[in-house]
Amino acid sequence: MTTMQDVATRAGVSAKTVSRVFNDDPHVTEDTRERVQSAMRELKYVPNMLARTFREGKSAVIGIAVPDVADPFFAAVTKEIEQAAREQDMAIVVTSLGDDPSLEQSIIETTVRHQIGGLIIAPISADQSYLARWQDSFPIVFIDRTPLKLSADYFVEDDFGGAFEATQHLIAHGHTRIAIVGDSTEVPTTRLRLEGYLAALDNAGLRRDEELVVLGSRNADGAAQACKTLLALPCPPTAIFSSNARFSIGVFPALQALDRTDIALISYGDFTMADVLRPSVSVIDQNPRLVGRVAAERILARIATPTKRFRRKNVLPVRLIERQSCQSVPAVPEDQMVS
Amino acid sequence: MTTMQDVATRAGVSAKTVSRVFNDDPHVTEDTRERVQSAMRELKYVPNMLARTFREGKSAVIGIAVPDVADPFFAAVTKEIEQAAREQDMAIVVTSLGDDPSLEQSIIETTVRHQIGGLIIAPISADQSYLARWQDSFPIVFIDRTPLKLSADYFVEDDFGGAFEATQHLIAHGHTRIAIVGDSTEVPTTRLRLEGYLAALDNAGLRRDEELVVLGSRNADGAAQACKTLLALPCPPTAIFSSNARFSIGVFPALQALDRTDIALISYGDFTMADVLRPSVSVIDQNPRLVGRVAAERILARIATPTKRFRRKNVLPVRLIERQSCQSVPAVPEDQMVS
DNA sequence: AGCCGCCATGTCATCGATGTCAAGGAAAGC
DNA sequence: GCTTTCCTTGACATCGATGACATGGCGGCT
Repeated sequence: MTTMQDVATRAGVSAKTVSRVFNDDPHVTEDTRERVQSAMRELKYVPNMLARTFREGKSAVIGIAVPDVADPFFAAVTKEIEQAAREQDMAIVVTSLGDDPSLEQSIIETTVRHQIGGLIIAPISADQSYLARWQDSFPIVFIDRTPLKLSADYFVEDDFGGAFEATQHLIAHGHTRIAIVGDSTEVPTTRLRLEGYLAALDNAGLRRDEELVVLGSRNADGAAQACKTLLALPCPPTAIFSSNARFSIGVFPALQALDRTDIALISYGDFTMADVLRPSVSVIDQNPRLVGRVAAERILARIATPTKRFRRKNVLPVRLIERQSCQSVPAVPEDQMVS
Repeated sequence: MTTMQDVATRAGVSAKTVSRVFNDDPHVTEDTRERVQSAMRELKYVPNMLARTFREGKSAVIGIAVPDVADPFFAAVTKEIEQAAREQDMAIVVTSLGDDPSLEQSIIETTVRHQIGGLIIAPISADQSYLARWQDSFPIVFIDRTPLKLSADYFVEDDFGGAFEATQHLIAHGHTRIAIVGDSTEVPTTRLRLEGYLAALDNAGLRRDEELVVLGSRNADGAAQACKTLLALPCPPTAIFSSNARFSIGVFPALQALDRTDIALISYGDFTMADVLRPSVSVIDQNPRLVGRVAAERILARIATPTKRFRRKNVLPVRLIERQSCQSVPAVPEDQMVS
């Protein structure tokens, strides 16, 4: 490994002058510049980026922390961020937070150690106050979920609106017993979707039924289990609103295994193959690529102009994609028999 | 940003002692250890990896370059690598190479410039000789595809064997006109799968038909198009072997759209929902998590012990998962009418 | 008691690039 | 000719963690 000092000795100048030549500092005579350049060529000088970034105190890397990089939604977001970052010569380091909220902080700290230049996060815990002390070291942008106990930029989908629309759509098809399956309400995203769901019920004058609200699942398997429990109720739902795509991937197979695809289904979040399943699954489309792009743009803007002010709260629109899974009408109005 | 010096001052010791405590050096009394630890906690000390790696001269970052991070197979591989890397306090930077082979080199060079400690790559081009000059700076491990014009560690699936088995399986179900859909044969992975397919045909005494070999698609849409072309042939196939999961995601919907799910289908590579589609799709399972784990283990081992020798070539077994899509038998033995 | 040696802890230098400041020299202006 | 100013170049410190080596104290051994 040849260093600037080696080149300097060879060219008969100081290391600082080599540095100047390397960084195109105009205050170098043409003569020395050439001497240094040929010395660099002869010694095949390659700068040590480790030393450079160490001195800068910050690396040209953006951290991305999401619940699961293998989740199609977050994978698509990541891809988009990566493309935007590459245009600015920035790399991205990705981390999966998993599904245990208590580990979030230590995982993030492991990432932060690398002196990242910015952080894009979709948190899983109910408290991100631990991030506060880094907010003046590097910008932080939240995606998919709002920051809790912290003030920071965030880009979320219209959770309430999307859930409202989905539920309303099911109601319009004659469903009155509509269940919701989701993860913890500690996550604001889920809470908003629950609220949208409840608001749509209220709006239509339907009774809320706690039995039909099954939250707290951690993954697709949990959601599948929740689904089975729902259908085993004395008075089961005729429609299910799955509050995120990760869970829909468990719910659909569960319905199919029980041979109950007559149950209507809407998923908050599109997923691969949703359109070719039978019945194809209606979804609220979140547009992960848009999320990725705007988040990347924001973090790059924050890095470039740290003092500039931006709108913190950003809500992205969602869109109902109607497919077959919500077209079924309740076979028997069981709820009326009971109520 | 609190440094070791800050912690040292707080605990009334020298920075070196803090370093010792942090690195579990036994030569510290229990008393000072506790004082230092509580100082670290109070000041929320997070080590600066940049400083550490700069001193070590080795970066704590592993680069991962795959055709597409959003592809479920590579996303799963990435997730697994990330977990293994995190245990060693290493971060991963991921890059999508896209589908244009001519861009591969420049994308990799951009990544490499950030001084990485190792590289895991699933290349898209037909020549990785450009990587040779970095081979003594950091270890390189290939996954999914063998290195071309370069000698390096690689972990690939049994492409030939898997394709052979898939094709043979279709033959066993009575199919004689079997098509293959895939990407460029410049990629050795695809070529091997093609060879496995051809070998199975030969083995069964079936005629090779160039019309039924449709390679060169770049993505799912291209594969869907290829599929339509195949079915429009005067003498169309009764079965299709899709040589990778990325393409199967295009092929299945295409068959469904044409209402030709009677065409048998086997996919090299499992994909989300393949088991709940109707008909569910038979696949050759590649086990991305295994690929990720062994690749991560190898690169970490290479980083830890650069001089140790390892087996370069590693072939991972694949497994046929039989589902519904290959159970259909050819309705009419059209090929016999023609041949 | 005196000496040896171990153990806890500290001091200093180091990794490579670069910001700061100063020195020296040449050109320009009076 | 002398001063002013700019321009080129270099010496030194710095970023944070840590290896090499030094120091000082305490216990054990003869």
